[in-house]
Amino acid sequence: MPDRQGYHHGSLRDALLDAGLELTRTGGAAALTLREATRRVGVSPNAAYRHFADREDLLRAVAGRIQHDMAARMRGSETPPTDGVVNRARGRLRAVGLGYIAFALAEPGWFDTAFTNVGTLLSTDPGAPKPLPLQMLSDALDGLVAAGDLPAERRPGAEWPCWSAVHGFALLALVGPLRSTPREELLAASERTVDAIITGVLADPDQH
Amino acid sequence: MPDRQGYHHGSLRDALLDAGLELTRTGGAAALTLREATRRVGVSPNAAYRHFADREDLLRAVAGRIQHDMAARMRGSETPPTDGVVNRARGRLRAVGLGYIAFALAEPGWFDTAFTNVGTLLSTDPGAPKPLPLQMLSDALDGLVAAGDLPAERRPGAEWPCWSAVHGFALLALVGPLRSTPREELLAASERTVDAIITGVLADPDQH
DNA sequence: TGTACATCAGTGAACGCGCGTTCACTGATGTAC
DNA sequence: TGTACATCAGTGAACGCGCGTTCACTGATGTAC
Repeated sequence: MPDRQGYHHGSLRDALLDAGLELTRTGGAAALTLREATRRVGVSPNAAYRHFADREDLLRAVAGRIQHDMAARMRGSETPPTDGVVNRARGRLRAVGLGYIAFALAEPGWFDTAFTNVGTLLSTDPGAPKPLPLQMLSDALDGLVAAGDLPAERRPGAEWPCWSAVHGFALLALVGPLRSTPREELLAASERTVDAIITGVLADPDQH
Repeated sequence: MPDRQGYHHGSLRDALLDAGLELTRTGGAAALTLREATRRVGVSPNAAYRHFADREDLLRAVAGRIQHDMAARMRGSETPPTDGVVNRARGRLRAVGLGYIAFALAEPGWFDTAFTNVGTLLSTDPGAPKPLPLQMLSDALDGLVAAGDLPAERRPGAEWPCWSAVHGFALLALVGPLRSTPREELLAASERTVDAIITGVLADPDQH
């Protein structure tokens, strides 16, 4: 903060990103304004235009950092390995789902920023890299195939039921009807949701 | 529109609701402004305050109408009855899920208005009536218990995995990574999601 | 049946809000010679 | 090692935006007698 030597800031881009993280942490994406971010850094509002094309551009950069941090947290909270390849693969998928929800509950503002309007932040071109947490989901599903627990022909598109369930749960819990449910109950409901979708995705659809 | 006889409008409240439905249909909740709604009706901006406490109040009323219409549509698109109580009950639950998603895809603006920030529209007191589509979900789950397909002790809280999955899917499809997926593919993914969550909710968690 | 009057449903003008963004600029930095 | 100059990273002032909401008001309506 005091390391502003002279006229030039030196690392304004990073400083604005940090301010953006602060702002979104409390108030979600809507709280990120160029004026407030530059105010915090101690710089005039239009200085931001040296480093970002416009507000949207800064928002995208902040969202990227959040997704990165989120993935790191999810990796950090993986469950201890269980016995057997299949159980390990399932446990990994479960940990990804629960980690996603846990992050949303712990950091609602960041979750909103990184995932609530993820569409507008996503590149339109199909070859673009996925958000990291989604990449972890894909990897976990690949692990199930490798473990022989999910037939390869049912692998494509398996992301969507999984992501739908955890993403939907996060929203119900944050801004939906579960928003004032006690934490303990919420955790039980999140486990049930994650377990149900995993069971359902693994189940053979042709038998009933 | 021409039935404005003299000074008093006669049915301004209804007219504002209709204008609100028009506006939100195209632009979602954000498109509902008091100024634009009154403009459409041909009345001064503050006339709205005779009938609604503030913008939020009008928004809530519009959301209620949307939920009502949505429930009607969902009822209208129920699948033809199948053989056997169990299959009928499952088919009903499936239809509720697919109906929810179908409405979201067909009317994104209305879906946004009625369900994206449903928390802020929901009454805080726990005895308040649920949104109609959620009520239909609850009824369908009760039907599974009645049919003997879901043990009564697993009935409480079964709404949340189900709603999470369909709500999450709707958002991924509207504003998420699936937003430019071809309709046909989207329908397949939605069926897989709904079937997976139903299978998972019905499955006995104690066996694996 | 007519009239006085309270109530109701609108009008018109104004307020403050804080934002994103653009313009023309100036002080600092670094590089070529 | 010094200097000229291009480039870069900021400044300061201003713009338009459209909104929600409030104020004091007036014209229309309906009811009591």
